[in-house]
Amino acid sequence: MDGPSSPIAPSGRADAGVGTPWLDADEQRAWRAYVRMQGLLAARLNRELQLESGLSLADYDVLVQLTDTPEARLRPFELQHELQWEQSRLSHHLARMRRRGLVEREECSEDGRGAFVVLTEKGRQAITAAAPGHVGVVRRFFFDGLTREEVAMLERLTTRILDRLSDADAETQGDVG
Amino acid sequence: MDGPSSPIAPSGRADAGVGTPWLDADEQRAWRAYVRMQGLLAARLNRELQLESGLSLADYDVLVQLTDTPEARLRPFELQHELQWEQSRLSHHLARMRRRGLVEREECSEDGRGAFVVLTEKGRQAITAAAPGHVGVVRRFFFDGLTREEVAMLERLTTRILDRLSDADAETQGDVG
DNA sequence: GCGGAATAGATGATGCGTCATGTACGTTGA
DNA sequence: TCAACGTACATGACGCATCATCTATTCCGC
Repeated sequence: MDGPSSPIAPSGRADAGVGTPWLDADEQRAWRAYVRMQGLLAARLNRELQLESGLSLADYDVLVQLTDTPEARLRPFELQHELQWEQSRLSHHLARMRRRGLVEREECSEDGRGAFVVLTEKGRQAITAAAPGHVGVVRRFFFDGLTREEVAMLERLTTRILDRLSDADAETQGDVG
Repeated sequence: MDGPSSPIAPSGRADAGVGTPWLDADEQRAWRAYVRMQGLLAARLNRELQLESGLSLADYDVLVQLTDTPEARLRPFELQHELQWEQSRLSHHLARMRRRGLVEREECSEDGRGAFVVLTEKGRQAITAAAPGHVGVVRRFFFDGLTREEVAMLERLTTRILDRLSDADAETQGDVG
């Protein structure tokens, strides 16, 4: 739970000649601010959530996905797709959550390899108890500081970056040029 | 290296009555996009940096701070202030970097408790080799997707959130409020 | 049907981040 | 001058994330 790098280039490099892709002064400042913001924000959200409910952000995300599903159960690979997590991260995390009684494992008759992750009553109570506080923290630290135009722009902007990241993944996978 | 939570509220809660601080639909979308973006971006930056140079983002940040200083050495608490890291995280991380030969420890004559963290030649070579590629990745995935206005707005916006986070810290510390 | 590939998921090793706690040194004030 | 307090830093335990690797099953072409 930390974040991308801060000052980006060593020894005050900024706006160097063509060929080297350094950032200019505006970009440097923006990058530093972004990086620091996301690091502190994530740390704060994690800490508050942990203190108030004993859940980590990762737990929270998994539980939300499960409650958003009719039967409160999902195949791990579906969960993986929703959360965009690495497979082994999910596997390890589900194992830990199972140990804590937040979810259960259920065999899958249709596919002998697979399984279902099922929300337990304890899991449901945990997410129900945690959600209002967590949303409140997000609102207090994030949205209360932004105008509606900024929120809209933020969505456009982050979505665009997201597309670039996905495109790069697709290229690496599918061997397109 | 992951990120804040994704869908924020369980079971499609959005725009509920007053009292409960749920997010409305716009905020939900913006939050989801932001969270996913920062998670994937951080993962990507970390992975590329690791592959190309064997450094983590955390290593990179420490090394940049050191190279930005005249004597390439800093007191841990200075580093801590620059990076905004928890003290024990820094301590652990410096220990690991020392084991790998990226930094050295030097006793501090002025303050018997303290020490200096000194950049080694190996550390300098590592950061020098890593920087262009890393900056390139940041540019490719992030800044190339943004207009200058967006960069400017992003800086304003993140700086504002940052202030809110700092204010909250100050309140918790100094018992104001 | 069978052999090879793809898919679903688990696991061990290792580095990282946080919390709680410990230790040593400095500072301050009665 | 010395006790109380604050500061600088280290450490152990533990949960988390990633990488490499492993197993079991299904799919697909022949």
